Amino acid sequence: MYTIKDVAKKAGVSIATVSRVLNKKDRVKEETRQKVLSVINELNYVTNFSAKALRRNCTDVIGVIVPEISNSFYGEIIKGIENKANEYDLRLIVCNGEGNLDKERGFAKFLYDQSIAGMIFIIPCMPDSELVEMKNNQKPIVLFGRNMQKYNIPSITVDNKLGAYKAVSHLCAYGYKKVAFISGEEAEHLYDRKERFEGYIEALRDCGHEVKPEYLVTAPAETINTVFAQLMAVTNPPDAVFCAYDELALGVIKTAQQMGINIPGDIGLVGFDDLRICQYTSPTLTTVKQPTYIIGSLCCEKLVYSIRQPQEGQNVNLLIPPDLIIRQSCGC
Amino acid sequence: MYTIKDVAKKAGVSIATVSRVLNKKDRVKEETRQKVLSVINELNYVTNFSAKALRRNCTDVIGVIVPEISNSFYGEIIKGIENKANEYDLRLIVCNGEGNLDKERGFAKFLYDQSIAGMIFIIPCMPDSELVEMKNNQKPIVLFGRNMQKYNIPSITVDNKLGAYKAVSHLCAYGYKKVAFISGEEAEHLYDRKERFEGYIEALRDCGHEVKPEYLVTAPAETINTVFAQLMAVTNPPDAVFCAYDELALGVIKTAQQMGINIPGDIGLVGFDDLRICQYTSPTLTTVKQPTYIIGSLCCEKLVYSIRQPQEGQNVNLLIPPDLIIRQSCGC
DNA sequence: GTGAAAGCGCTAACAT
DNA sequence: ATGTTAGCGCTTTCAC
Repeated sequence: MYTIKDVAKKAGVSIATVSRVLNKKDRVKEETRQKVLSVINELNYVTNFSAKALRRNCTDVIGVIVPEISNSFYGEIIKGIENKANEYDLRLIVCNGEGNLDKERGFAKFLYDQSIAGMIFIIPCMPDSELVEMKNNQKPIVLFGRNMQKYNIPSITVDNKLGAYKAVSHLCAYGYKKVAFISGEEAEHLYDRKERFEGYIEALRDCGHEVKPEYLVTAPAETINTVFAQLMAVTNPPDAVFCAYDELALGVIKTAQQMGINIPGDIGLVGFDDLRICQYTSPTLTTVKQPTYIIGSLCCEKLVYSIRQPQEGQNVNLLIPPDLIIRQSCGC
Repeated sequence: MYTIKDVAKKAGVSIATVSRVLNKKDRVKEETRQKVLSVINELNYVTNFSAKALRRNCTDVIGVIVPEISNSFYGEIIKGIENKANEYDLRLIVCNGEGNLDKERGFAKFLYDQSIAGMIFIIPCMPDSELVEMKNNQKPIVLFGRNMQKYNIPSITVDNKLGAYKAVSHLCAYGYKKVAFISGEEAEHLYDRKERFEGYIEALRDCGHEVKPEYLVTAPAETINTVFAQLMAVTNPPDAVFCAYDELALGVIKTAQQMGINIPGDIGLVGFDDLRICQYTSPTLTTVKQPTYIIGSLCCEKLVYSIRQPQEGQNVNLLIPPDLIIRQSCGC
């Protein structure tokens, strides 16, 4: 393993010069530059990142905290981040926050202590205040799934309200009149859930349907079978269901099958997220797509921008309009 | 951000002593130790990993190269690795090799250059020789999906032959007599494919059925619809299909549905891997399960062992016997 | 049991 | 345009 010292000696220059050609900042005579470059190549020199990091007090590593790494939805986001990061010669550390505040805090602290270049939070559960604190720690951060424009934290969000609106108005346009809404468990940090609910409400209103409280269900994914059964047992049951997450819609498909309820014959169904699995269920699931890979890519792009140009003033939140992917489950 | 210098001064000892209590190797008088510890706690001191790495020429980071990070199969393995790594205070860098030799090489070189503590290769595509070279580079490595016991490289493999044998003999025991085998594209490094094929052959033989060449299909997942149609068009078509990967079985389910072929009524189907999606397809997919999380966990455990005890002589390859998960698609 | 000091490889301020 | 040098925070000999 050679060092700049070796390169310097062999090229007949000082280590400062080698450092200069390596970092491309100060100008070096073209001739010396070529000489140094050829020696670097010959020796197969690679810079020692630890030394560089120690000296600069900053690494070339960025971190990302996701809610669940084994979920392909986040896997695709990570992939988008990683490919973009590699383009910029940055390395990525992936942390599995598991939607757990303490874990998330632990990872964030760890990354921060390790002089990370910046970090990306995918649907963080930290309260706003802590995120602001992170930002004030001088390390750039980027959020996905939380708009903190007023604190000048760059972020990307999907227009959940619009997505839900598209989904529900599509159902209504096709003739469904009694659309239920099933959402996962409530949690302070799940803004997508709230926004999707708003879109649902607005679409119903705009279509001239009333919002019936008995059609509104909030329950964790594990209890979906009992919850769905209850929903279908109310007097005058719904003729369609909009699920705030595909995950829930999967549960509905399973339960409906067990109960002998036909989708879309007896009941229409639309989800949100477009998990890969939606193409393989029976019926295939109509859903609102979040462009995961692109989201990851954009998050990274924004972060790199913040790292390289640490001033404020960029277009802070990027709102992505989602598309409705029409498949079989809505019958339209 | 405090350094050991600050701690030393405040505790009234030398930096060497602080380093000693931090590293727990040399013995320190209990009293001084307590004093130092309390100052560390008070100042909220965290060690600078870059400096440590520079000095020791080795980081506390391990790397893993997977074929596809957005695939939940690998996501679960990564999760297993990460959780175990965190237990040992190691951090994890995930690289998306994409089954591409050049990418894999690039990542391996990068990680190696970065004085990584060790690395894990999940179904690597590198040839044996390069893997041996990696090992000889003094950094411990662990493989999943490749047995290189003879080169003393620790590894974990799933008993693919046994898994395939279980799957096929299950089909035969239920009365299927004409079992086809669909595998993905051939590739030198896909040992699982070959072993699963062997298990298929052996099971057929043991059940007294002959192996018919027209029942053997090798094709990439994208072409599964044409390929499956051809398979069903041979004179005396198969009554069951064993797919070397769930991915292929998913394609079969889709195609069969389009063709109006009923599974398992017209044809039995078994896959291999137990992707999460298998529970949601219709019919649900009978398959051979690979315990992904545990595999990841064990890979990491083995790596840590190699890092801490760099001698040879451990039980080098761990062979995991897989279980057959019986669902609807085989009709048994 | 503890301290002093060298030095890991690099960057950047300063000097020439 | 290039060289000299200090020092980032840590581990690890070598003294005592």
